Amino acid sequence: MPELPEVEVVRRGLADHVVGRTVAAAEVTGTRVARRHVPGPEDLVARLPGAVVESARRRGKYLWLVLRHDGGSREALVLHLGMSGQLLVEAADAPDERHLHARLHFRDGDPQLRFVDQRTFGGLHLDELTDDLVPQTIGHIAPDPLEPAYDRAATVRRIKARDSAVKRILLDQTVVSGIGNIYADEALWRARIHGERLGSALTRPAIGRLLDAATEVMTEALGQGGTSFDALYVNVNGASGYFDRSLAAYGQEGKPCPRCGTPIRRSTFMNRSSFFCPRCQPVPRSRRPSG
DNA sequence: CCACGTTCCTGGAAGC
DNA sequence: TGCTTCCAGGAACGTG
Repeated sequence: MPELPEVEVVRRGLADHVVGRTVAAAEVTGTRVARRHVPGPEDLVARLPGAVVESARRRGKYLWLVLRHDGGSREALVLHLGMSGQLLVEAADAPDERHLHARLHFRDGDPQLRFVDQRTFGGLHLDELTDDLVPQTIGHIAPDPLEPAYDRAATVRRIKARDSAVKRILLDQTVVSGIGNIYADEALWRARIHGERLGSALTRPAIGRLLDAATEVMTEALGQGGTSFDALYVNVNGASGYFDRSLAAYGQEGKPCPRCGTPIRRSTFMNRSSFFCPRCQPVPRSRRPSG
């Protein structure tokens, strides 16, 4: 599932293959992929031709292309991969994918850019840019740990202030962005913290170590090209990541904890799977069944 | 503002 | 074999 490292790999692919090119035409099939584009898919398609792609940017799991129009105005084409979205850079004569939802043609010809998404949680929309070149509609998304705007101390304070399970807070993109279920579990394992402990019950240094663990695991994954499980995530050139070989906890139910050998356990939390080492990451007393 | 459950979606896997 | 059910989860949204 695309989390920060996977989305960054895609961003780099866009920077290499799309930035500097001029859109010739756009296609959007179906309405769902552009559901966040309020004026509708026809408007989206009509506004793209002639736009020059100036840069490919990212905050957390959100991607956007900065577009410059004739006359110098700028706007953002915001892209979100959801669970299963892929951006593919391909020749025009490559056969259409089964779940192809949108396509950009460029004035210089091949390759074209395709948005393919099986589970349709992803989408794209046009948006105004604020002064710092961040789209307006993602103003509520917090900086991610790999960007200069990330404020570690402020993030520690926000987590400490919340009476909520710390895994839920890690997954809250308005607190810190880019972390999904996989890297949340990996960060919690590295920091030896159970995800159901309350943010307010952790010490500030422990919260800091947890954030640093998240930063570290995502940086390592990025170095290896991202994580992939079922081939739904493919980078902009179609090559899968392989960080899944390095996961210590996520998806490792029954396998020995790499640190202490205790079998990794799986539990359901927030209607999601959580994987943890019961010895390194003891379940908080308040969450244990009484008696 | 905060906490947190529900909802959207598809198709492979698991269960019967 | 074939049908049904489960499961994966990002993030907007509604409720209290």
